[in-house]
Amino acid sequence: MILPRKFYERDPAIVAKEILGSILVKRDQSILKGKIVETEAYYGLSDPASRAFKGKRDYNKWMWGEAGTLFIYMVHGNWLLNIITEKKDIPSGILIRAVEPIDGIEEMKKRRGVNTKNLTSGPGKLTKAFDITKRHNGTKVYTPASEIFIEKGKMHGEIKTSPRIGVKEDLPHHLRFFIKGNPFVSRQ
DNA sequence: AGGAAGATCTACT
DNA sequence: GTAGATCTTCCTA
Repeated sequence: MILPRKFYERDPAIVAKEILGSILVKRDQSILKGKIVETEAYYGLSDPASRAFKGKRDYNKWMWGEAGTLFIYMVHGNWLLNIITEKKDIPSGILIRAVEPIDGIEEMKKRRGVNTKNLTSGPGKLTKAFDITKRHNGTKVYTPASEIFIEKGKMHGEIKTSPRIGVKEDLPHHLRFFIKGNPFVSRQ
C-alpha cells in the first residue's frame, strides 16, 4: 500500500514522526528500497533553518507546492531529499535523513563504494546511493506511476526525538525523529 | 568574485 | 567522540 496524498497534508512534525518505518522505493536498473529510520521537520517563514524562510526563489518554489511532492536541494556538495507537507502554498516539509537498505543493495554499493553500514546512514549518503538529484524535484510520491514513491511499512521499536542536526538557528522544540537503536540512524 | 550552507570523509585524541 | 579539508549550488554584492 502506498501512503496517500492526505497523509502528507498535515503538520510536518506529525508527518516526520509517522513516516518512520515506511519504505522509500525507487525504480532504477533494479528496484531500490530502504526503510525510513530518521527524519526532520521544517516549517516555512517562521523557521530560520527552512529553505523557505527567505521567501520564494526559483530553486525552492517546490516548497509551496502540493503535499507529497519532492523538493531536493544541495548542501556542501550533497543532494538532500525532502517531501513537502501541508496544503499548497503553505511551505513546509520533512527531510529524510537516513534509511535502512532493503533491496538493490548491490546497485547502491556500486554507487557509494562502501560497506552496507555506511550506505545510506545520512541525508547526503542516501541520495547518492539512490541516485536522487534535483531532476526529481516535483515527483509525486503518492502514486506508483512515479519513479520514486513511498510504501506503508511496519514501525517497530521506540521513537526518539532530538534537536535538528547541523542547524544554526534551531526552533525551541525537538523536530528530529528517529528509531532508537537502529544502526542506520546517522547519530543516536 | 566571494562566502555560506539542513554534510561527508579522513585522521586523529 | 571532535577537527579540519573538501564537496557544489545558490545568495549577495
